Amino acid sequence: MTNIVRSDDVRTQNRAKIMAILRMKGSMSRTKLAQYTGLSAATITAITADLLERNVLLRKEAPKTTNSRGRPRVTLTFNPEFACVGVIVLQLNHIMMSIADYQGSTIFTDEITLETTTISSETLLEKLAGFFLAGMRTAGISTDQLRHVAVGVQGATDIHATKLRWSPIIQHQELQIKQSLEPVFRVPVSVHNDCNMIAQALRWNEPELFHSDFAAILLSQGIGMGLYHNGELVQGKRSSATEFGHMTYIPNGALCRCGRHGCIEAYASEYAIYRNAKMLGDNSEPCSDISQNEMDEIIAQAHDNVALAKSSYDRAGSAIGAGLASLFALLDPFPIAFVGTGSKAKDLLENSIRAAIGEMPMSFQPDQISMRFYEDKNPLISDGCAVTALIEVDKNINSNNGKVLKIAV
Amino acid sequence: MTNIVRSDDVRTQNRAKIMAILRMKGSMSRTKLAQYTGLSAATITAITADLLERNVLLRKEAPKTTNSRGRPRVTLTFNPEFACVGVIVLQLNHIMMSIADYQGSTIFTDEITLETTTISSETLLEKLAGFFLAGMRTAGISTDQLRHVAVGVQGATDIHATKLRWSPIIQHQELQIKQSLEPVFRVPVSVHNDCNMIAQALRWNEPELFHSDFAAILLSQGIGMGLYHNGELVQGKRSSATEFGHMTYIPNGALCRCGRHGCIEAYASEYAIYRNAKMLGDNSEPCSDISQNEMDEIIAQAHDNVALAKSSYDRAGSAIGAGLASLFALLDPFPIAFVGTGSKAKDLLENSIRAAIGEMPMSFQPDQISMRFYEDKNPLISDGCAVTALIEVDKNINSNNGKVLKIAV
DNA sequence: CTCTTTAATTCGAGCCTCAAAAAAAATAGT
DNA sequence: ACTATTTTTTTTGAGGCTCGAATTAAAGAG
Repeated sequence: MTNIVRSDDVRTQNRAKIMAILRMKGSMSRTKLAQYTGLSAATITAITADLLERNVLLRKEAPKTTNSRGRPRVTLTFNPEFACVGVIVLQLNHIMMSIADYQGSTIFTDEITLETTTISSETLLEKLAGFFLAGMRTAGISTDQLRHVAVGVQGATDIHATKLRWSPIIQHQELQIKQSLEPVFRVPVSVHNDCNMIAQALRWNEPELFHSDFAAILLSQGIGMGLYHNGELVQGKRSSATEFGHMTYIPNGALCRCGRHGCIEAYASEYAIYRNAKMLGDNSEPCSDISQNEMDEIIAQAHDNVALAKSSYDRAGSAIGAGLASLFALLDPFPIAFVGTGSKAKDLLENSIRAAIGEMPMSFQPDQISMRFYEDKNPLISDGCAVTALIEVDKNINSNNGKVLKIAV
Repeated sequence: MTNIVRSDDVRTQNRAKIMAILRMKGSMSRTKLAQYTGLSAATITAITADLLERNVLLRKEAPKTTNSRGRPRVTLTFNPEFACVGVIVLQLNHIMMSIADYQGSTIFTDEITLETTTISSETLLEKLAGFFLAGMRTAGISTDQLRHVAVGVQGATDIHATKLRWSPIIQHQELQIKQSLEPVFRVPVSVHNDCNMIAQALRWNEPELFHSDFAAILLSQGIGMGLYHNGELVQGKRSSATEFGHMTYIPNGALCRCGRHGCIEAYASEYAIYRNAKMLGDNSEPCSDISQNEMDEIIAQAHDNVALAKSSYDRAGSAIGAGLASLFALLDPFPIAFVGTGSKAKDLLENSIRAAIGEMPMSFQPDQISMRFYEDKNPLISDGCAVTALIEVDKNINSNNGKVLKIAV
């Protein structure tokens, strides 16, 4: 149940609404804001006047293009200099960082390689912090400007976005990212699953297609999913990630990286496709380091109609399709984005995915389901983190009446 | 995004909160209401005074048990005579109806058998209406008293609770229940999936266990599910039902009633258990009319360690468990209620269900998952419908400022 | 230079909640 | 019997918010 109680809660709600619309659309005049929010012009004036005075918003110089009569509308935007946010993306042996201004433009970006699997938790966190702060220095951004850092990771995070509960990229479990980094950065830090960040980015970039109900499926070493239902991210009660890859495909089937048998991942991930194409057997130990070249070769073979390579992708598609069919039985069909190197095999996968989904009850056409493929996951993860961080800052501005939230050391 | 805009929306919200708490707890004093809602005593007085004047609430004569000092608290309840609601439950060859007062007490109930599969849509709806109105007459309740009728049905309803989209109990598709019955009853009519109503009832009866995240699984001719996640009913975008029974268990496996192969239902429903125990083959046509005696006999055989009967239930349990494992991969584990005649075989099913769930990734104990069994589904469906109808009336009172909503003829 | 049009602001009315004070209704003590 | 105490509920005035109507601002059209 919503918790609107007092009249200043009303103001908070309405301000949040205005800020959310401005985030989505980038910029808008007061009159348009009134239309979009359903609020009266008087209220819009009151709220935006406040935000302008606090330097959160900025009057954008009129584009002067429209030669219509009447007083020209003043467009409002977020003040890019009001704040900036940080992004850290932690992947297997690879770290990316970036900094975005309050309008969402990326102003700096950098990356390094780092042996994540062998390093200790402490060293990893130290390196992470050091790398990010070095980036801040290089970009010439004072830490006072920084308002939030969002960390995107491969693996399961907790529901409170504080830590990495389990991940294939690190040895130990429970990496307390928020706890360790907040004292260093002195701003709030949040930790998110990479697939959820991809979904967030898609929601932002292509709202016409991916908005209220859709899924992003990451096809790489493992199979991940970011799922929106009714406009909200679907999460577990404790863990953040919807572990689509670990839904059961074949009971007691192929060996999965998680130790169980028959997960979708054990048929559709890179290691699954690889071991099938190389005839290593369904119960052979999952390889963790298959080079892109090797995968590209299998794809090439499949295109050349080499039966084994082709059937490996067919199997992968069937596994994904069966999982989707199960999901669609629960939630009705929705559009899907396939992301990551796995979607290089787009043409090899799509038909078998559709065929597997096609075996659905009731009347519904599998080819109506929209599927898009995005080979490059990294920009999406970064964008998703940036948006997430910005939204956190927006929330903060709204609830704390603009006071800058800093973490005490 | 929530849509609180004006200050009278605040009143509406807070009034709804008070009414919801009163619905849950039955009765409560103003002071306690202030504690529960977080509102000030002054506000509680203002809102309840209004509801008392409108006869929605009633001052309950003090129980006088507490011999503490101070002004005695006045307990408030819903006025049972303020309104009443109707319930119609439509099942295979069987219709139930009941009437409840505004406090939720059942004041009349009746049932008849009716050949639902052979009858035409028009006749079915006519009979339904006639049967309900006859009940109203017998109970001596004027139609002016009636404020809502909730219809519970086996099958998929649409998201707007207006019609039965598809059901095994009727021949034709798209039974326009709301449209047909509203002009007759002259009050709002809503249509709900039976499993969702079971979940609603459980949520109401045992909130400690079944509240924010849980599922009710109906084990009978088919396998249905009512699922709550984050305190909200999980529904598709178009259809209402989470078709757990039609998630895939074995790709290309046993023939399901829906025409596909390998659904959970094709292993766990009565017809699936029956055909396996009778060695009819996994692809034999699903029987729609297996008597309870026949099922009881198979259960008895399983208890006597007859291998075929026992393995039929093992298989059913494994299918259900595998489905749950997939669900738990998406949403984290939650408590489950198994409802319907299928749960007579509780002891035969529970172990294999737990074993199948047990094959889960990451660390988590399958025996921590709470499972309850309820043989009798009908009281739950009825209760769920009644609660749903009452909540609808509450909403109406709240939003229309107490004006009685009647359907124009 | 005035008229028209569109955008934005100002102002008073009307709600709503809240804290504090007051009233109400009981028991406890003398 | 009467006063003090305790607890619940109501009353009252202050302050916040949104809204519609009226007003002001800032352009183009003629």
